[in-house]
Amino acid sequence: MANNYPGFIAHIRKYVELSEPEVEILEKYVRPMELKRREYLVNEGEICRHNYFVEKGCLRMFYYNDKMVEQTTQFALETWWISDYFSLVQQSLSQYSIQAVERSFVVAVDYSLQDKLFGEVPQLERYFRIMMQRALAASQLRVKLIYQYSKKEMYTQFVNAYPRFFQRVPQYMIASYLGLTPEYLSELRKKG
Amino acid sequence: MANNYPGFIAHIRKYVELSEPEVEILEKYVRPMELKRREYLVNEGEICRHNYFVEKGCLRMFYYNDKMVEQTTQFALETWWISDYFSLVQQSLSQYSIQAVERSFVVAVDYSLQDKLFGEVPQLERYFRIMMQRALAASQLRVKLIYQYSKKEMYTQFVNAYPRFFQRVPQYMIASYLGLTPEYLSELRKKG
DNA sequence: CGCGACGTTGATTTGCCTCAACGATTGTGG
DNA sequence: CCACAATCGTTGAGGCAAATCAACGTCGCG
Repeated sequence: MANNYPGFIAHIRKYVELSEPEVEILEKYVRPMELKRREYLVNEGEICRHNYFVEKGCLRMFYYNDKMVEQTTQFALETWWISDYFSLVQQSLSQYSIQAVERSFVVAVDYSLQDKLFGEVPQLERYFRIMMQRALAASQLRVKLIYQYSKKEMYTQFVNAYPRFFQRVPQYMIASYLGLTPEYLSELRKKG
Repeated sequence: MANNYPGFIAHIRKYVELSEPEVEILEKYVRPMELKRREYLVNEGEICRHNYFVEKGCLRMFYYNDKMVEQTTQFALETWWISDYFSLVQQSLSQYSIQAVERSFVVAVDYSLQDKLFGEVPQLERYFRIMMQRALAASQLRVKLIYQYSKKEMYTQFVNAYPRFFQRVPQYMIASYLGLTPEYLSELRKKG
């Protein structure tokens, strides 16, 4: 079982110390999952009950806009956590779906057990505080980039930051993540 | 001194338990500040060293774009924390300035002392985990709203959510926060 | 009083979307 | 193993939301 998530424990240990007994406790609270391409973890309209750590692969979060076109708001690659934190915290219906973009291995943490887990392994409170802070920093930066750059610049930024991402993900998902139409992205690719 | 931040301690106690001795320890680590209108807490190009809790008043975070026009990326009202978390975490130069929009009372927590503080009052790790999660949820929602709504809709959303905010803040700050020009905001106000 | 900061108005321009049609590729059932 | 349908990306014409630019009105403040 432990070899289902070699990176998970290692990642936590980069931020806090975990003894072997604590690792064993932790392993009782989490569930490793293997996901096929396009498999769903959360469906829009459900309450989001887990926080997901991407061990390998790629997840995305998206919703359907008023024209029923998928809008991808986030991707999560290796070592990132993803969830609808609004739904998770408020226990309200999620406005998003979460889906595996490619074959992925993830670790799911049940939010309703999280406090109990923190009671048994208090360092995890710290680990998650750091993870939330990291995600918040990324989200703040994201907002800035959206405001600061034109759609064309958003595209070139993205290509420079993640040059090989176009091989992993359909173009229309990237387009909606960048806030532009597939047609316009296509036009930009031809030029740039 | 303690009456400089009546809301601060009360806010923490909504999320975690604090004994009186713990409150006294906490008070040694934080600094209450009274800010005049337009007073700066952080200047672009400095390292951001504090996390700020808004006791009363209103702060904003902004940067200058390529045309040297101020772009407000965040406001913080009562009971919200504000900081450039990217700069804070990485100890890199901040791309933002943080400024009081109106006369404000804030509580500043020095980030370099935060770990020591958490060592003495461990519940605060939990409190900040919850605050970061709350801020992340808000930031995720913000990204969604930006994608989902037209500029006109962004405006009406904002007016409905914060009807009295126009009295507190110059219009051009709201315009840049909503991602539109002062001219266009003016046009929208006339109509709607 | 006079200057600077802020908001407004209107004319013009443009970045990007919409819509529709057409290739290319992939997967699937007969 | 081929036929056929989805799915996905591309192209081009036309249109619109919102930006840009410039000029002017107004208020508060030194």
